[in-house]
Amino acid sequence: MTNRNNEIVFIIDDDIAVRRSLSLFLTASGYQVVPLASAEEYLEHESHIGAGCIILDVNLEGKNGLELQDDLIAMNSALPIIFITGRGDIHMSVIALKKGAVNFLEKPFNDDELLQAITEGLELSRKLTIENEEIRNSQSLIKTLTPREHEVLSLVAIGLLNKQIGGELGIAEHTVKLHRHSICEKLGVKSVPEIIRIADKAGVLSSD
Amino acid sequence: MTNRNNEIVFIIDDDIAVRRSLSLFLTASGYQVVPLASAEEYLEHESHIGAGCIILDVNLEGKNGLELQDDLIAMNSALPIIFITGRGDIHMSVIALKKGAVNFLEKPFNDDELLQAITEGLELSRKLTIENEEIRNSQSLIKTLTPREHEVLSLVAIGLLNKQIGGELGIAEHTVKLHRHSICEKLGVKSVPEIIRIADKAGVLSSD
DNA sequence: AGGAGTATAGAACTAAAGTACTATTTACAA
DNA sequence: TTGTAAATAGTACTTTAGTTCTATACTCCT
Repeated sequence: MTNRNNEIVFIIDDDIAVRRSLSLFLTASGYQVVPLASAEEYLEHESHIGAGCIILDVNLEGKNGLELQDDLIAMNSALPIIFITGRGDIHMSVIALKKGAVNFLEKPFNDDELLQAITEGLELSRKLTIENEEIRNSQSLIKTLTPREHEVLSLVAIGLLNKQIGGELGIAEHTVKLHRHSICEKLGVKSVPEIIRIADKAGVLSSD
Repeated sequence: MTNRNNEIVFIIDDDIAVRRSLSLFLTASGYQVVPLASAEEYLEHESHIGAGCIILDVNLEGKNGLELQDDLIAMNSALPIIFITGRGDIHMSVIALKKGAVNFLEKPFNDDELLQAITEGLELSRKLTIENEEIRNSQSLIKTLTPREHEVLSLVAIGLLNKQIGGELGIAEHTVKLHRHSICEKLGVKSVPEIIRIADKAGVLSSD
């Protein structure tokens, strides 16, 4: 129910009869639907901003559904996939699910099963969208820091005192304070806990 | 390869022939194996400390594999499940995978498939074991705090100054300092970032 | 009744963090 | 060449955090 306006349910199936019936049914159920005939068509489609999900036929001509799934994963897509298939097997469903698909439905499937899967997919999508945005926001803030500020931030984040940071970097404690001041200004925060959370969200301490 | 010593592969199947052949094969492959004939036997088994995984037949007499999976989830088990089955279907595999199963193999399955699944299951188990332990450690530290200290911690964690915390709780700034001192002692830390990480790991700010 | 633990607080102090001002050096771009 | 951004640093100051000492009040348990 949260902001259904921007949410789109893509239907990717090369069978026009399936596209038509699903579009009708889902539109009637209150969803905004975009029917497409192939993986290629989806990839050419302007990328969707916001939450949504994809109802994806496994056995597509051209690039098949599982291949499209790989592409979407590589693109860090936030659109969960609900697979539908006429001739699938357990092995296929396991692969799809392990890669994060929300469901794997055999045709003909029950209306309720589909609606349930869509609900789940959209909920997941909202969560992913929000999380991704938070991470991106933190990362873009961190990117505004100079290399030196970034170094200072890393040492602040592990709990060193200004004096220790200065020793570590071979600069005066006073200079560390100046860097910290810039960091707080650029990140738009005033307290250490806020710094820590932005740094952790952006992955400042993890390898990077 | 990391600490294979404590790692156990449980085999739960009511067919003694399957238990025997899998035990032989996996023992020969270097794994420590515990074969069991039913879900009930597993639940009676003393709970395993450390990493491991479970090879679980879906169609068990008594409590079946999927039901055992539900039990293990409810118990917050760190042992990933590899399902094996003679007569399974896609719907079943989807349910199992959505609940976190590592794989869903149809008999007869390939040796390599099984070994691959076990490797994956054990890796996941190691990760879960470590994560769970870290969370439990943080939570047990937090539990040693008095209610008042817990309140102060919450406000420290969101970045309030001692003066503001005092105002919020209706106590003197000095008293806040005393509580902070106790908090740092009990948590065994000396810096705010360390406090934050323990609090966040234990979920101090999230609903709790 | 006495002791332990918790919560409170004042006074006085040290240490750390943050701010304000000035100032130099380097590097890179207009 | 001039200007800007980055990095550096000193001095001086305020604010915040942390420590030490003493002290009161309440609760719970022995």
